[in-house]
Amino acid sequence: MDDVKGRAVTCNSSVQSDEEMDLDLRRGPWTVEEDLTLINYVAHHGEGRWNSLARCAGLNRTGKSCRLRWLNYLRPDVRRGNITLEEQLLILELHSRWGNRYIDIMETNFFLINYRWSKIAQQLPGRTDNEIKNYWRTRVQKHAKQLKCDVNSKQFKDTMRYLWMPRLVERIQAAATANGVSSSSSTTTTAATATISTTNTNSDTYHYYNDNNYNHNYNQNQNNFDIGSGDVVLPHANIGGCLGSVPVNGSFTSENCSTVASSDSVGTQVSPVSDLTDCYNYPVKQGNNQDYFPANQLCYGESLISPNVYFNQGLDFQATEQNNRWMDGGDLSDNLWNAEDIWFLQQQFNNNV
DNA sequence: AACGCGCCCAACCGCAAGCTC
DNA sequence: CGAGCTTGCGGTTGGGCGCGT
Repeated sequence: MDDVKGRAVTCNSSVQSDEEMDLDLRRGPWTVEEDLTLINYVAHHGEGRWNSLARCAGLNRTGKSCRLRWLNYLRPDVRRGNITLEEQLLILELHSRWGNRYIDIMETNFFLINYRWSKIAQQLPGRTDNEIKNYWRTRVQKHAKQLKCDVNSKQFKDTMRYLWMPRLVERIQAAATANGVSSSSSTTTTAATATISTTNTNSDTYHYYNDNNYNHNYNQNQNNFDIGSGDVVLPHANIGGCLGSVPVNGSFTSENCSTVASSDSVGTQVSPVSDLTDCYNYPVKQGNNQDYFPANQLCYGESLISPNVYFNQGLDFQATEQNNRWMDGGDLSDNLWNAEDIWFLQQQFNNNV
């Protein structure tokens, strides 16, 4: 169908003009027949050249529509079903690494935010960028809305990183323990290492570990932490008054936090640069190669402690029912919080407003 | 049973980059 | 070098569905 240079060649079935084609083009949900047509055509002719493919296959669809249908739904390796806990954790981690691109325009406060859904999706076999994007917008942004804070705010990112993600790790570990671990699917946790083997069908193993050979990289010129991706800048973290006191490979615990979280102290201290980023150890960036990091080697230290550290320090939290729907409703994967968590976080956010 | 509401997700749209001639 | 086309990406939309009243 294509010429030597790869440019589309009009096939016999395409004698209509573009205008005529546009009038006939179907939109909306795909039918089974259309799916079969597309599958058969790709099986025989391969992917690519979607516009000519659509014409030659007799599909009254745009090339874009065919491409999207194939990539997001019909591809044999597309994984279906709910996002697993491991995948959620990976999404949160990769989003914090790649998700936002802040571009400072000189002498202005303008910046662009460019999400990297496709890049994130590449690290989750069988998942599409559309799925990742939908997950983020429906689940994660919902939680931000519940907390009455912006999903891009420092508070929410810190909450995600230091509460949500550790809680996911706990649940993954708990699930692995409950299921009975074997040599091929094991979960081990030591003071410095937490290795989690997933049970997904792709046999992908996501490792969360602390490795002294990996050094955090602090870009002093930019006064920001560069966590490896050439264009990602993390917001400065400050949780529970734990500022600049966390050892690179140490725990983020009540012992090394200067101030234990409390309703009137949390979030009120601000540091120009927080060493909390050290709670995660990242490899040294090598040039601007964004793909340098082994995607399955997510670096967590023992900083992945129980969120209870923040809440069980003798604080007398008031019980609240206002967010019970959040905790009780939704699927299991959303049920990571309790009423005290929500109350505490909302107090913290309110104090920062 | 009917209605309203919110959530989820497949599909669409616009834009930009890359490729080819 | 520029035009035309293709591809890929991220944001948005709208229909289906479940749940509560």
